[in-house]
Order: sequence, then C-alpha cells, then structure tokens
Amino acid sequence: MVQEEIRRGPWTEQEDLQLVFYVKLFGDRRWDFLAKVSGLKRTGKSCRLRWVNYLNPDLKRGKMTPQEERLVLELHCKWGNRWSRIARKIPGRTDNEIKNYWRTHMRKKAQEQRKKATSISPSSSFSNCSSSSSITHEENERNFYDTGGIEQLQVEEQKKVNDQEQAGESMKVYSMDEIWKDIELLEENETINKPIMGSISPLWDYCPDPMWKDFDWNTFR
DNA sequence: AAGCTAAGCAACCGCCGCTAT
DNA sequence: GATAGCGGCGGTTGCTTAGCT
Repeated sequence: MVQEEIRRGPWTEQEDLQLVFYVKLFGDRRWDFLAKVSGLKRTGKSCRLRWVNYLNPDLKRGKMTPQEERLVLELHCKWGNRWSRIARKIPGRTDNEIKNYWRTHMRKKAQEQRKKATSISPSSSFSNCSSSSSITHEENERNFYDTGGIEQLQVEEQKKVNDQEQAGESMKVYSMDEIWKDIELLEENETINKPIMGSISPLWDYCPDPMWKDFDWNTFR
C-alpha cells in the first residue's frame, strides 16, 4: 500500500477554509475522521491543533489584558504547568497561548533577575507567589521557567490540596475574588448555553459552496 | 541600510489516559 | 483483561517579526 503523504508545516488559507467547513459540518470531535473526510493531507492531531489554537471562532485575539496576566500568574502558582487547566479558566485563551506567554514572561523575569543577581546577591525569589526557596541563581534558566521554577516546590505542596479540590471542581476564595467570580460565571454560561459551534467565523464568507452559508447548523447538533 | 538578537507565535512530537472492541 | 486507536496535554522546536546597534 502506498501511504498517502502527510502535509506538515504552516497551514494555507485554503486548508483553513476546508477545515472550518468540515468542522462546522461534523463538529469538533472526531479529528481523525475529519482529517480523512476533508481531504486535507493532515493528521487528525494537526487538524485539532489548528482548530483549537487558531480557527476556533471563540478565541480572543491580541495581547493579554493585565487581568488575564494576573490570572495566569495566580493559576500557575496554584496548578503549575497545567496549561490546559489554566486555559479553561481564561475564556478565549488557549493552553498553547498561555504556555507561550508564560515562557516569554518567565524568560524576561529570569533575565531581570539575573541582572539584579549580578549586582546584588543570588538566590532571591521572583515570583508573585514565592516566599522562599532553596533554588539558587545557579539553576539553569531553562529548567527554571519550564518546570515552574521555584514555584514548583510550592506547587508540589499545593497539588495535594488542589487535587482534592479538583475532585469536585470546588474553587475556594482567592485574593482575586472579583475576577474569579466573573470568570466562573462566564465559564458556566458558556458550558451551559454555548452551542458547540459558537459564533460564525468570518472565514465563512469564503465558504466553498454558497449553499452552506444559509444552512442551519443547529439542525445538525 | 544591514546585520544581529530577542520576543512572539505556530506547529510538531511523544507520552498518557480513556474508550471501544 | 488485553489491546489498539484516538484525543488531549505538556514540552520543544523552528520560523517570523520587531527592535536594537
């Protein structure tokens, strides 16, 4: 059997349109099936990733707001590198986006810290939530921001508590109560009210066949 | 203006867990 | 209960863009 070649690398506009079309048609679940039926020479995983991180109309675009940034920091303190979990609490942001944000954020922090350290003394904490740490300046940077750095120690401690918490998804009260409430309300509303296919993407304007534009997708759910 | 570096982002890889058979 | 297939997740890589010298 001749294995059909799999396309890699950046997605073309045409591929995007095709994927959006078929996701609208069949839903955003069976990615392997979607990949095959759409005729895209991509893996199911690749299709999912493209949809989740880029094409999904529910995604926010643009820079993180200060509120979101704070939230990321808080949640990372709490959960460590559980990006998808963190993303679920920040509507419109993907795990990949948050992960990328964190890396650049921590890289900056690490650099600032190194500057300070060279002028003063090593081994100081540089996280909002870190109080003390046994990790010294000598720890390599990659290790630091990839693993959650000195926060990780705390995180490990908190995990036990949090895992229990997670069982019932009961959120306790934080210093950011207001934001939390907003976010949670939003999330609830979304899970309850939001149809699988939210708002219509502008991409639809390029739909291959005009007949689909007037199609009632709700009848498909 | 050109070259270099850092930041930002998109995409891939490998592992893990869940589910159907 | 074993196993294969798939989806989801976190880590990593590589390309592009922006900013600086």
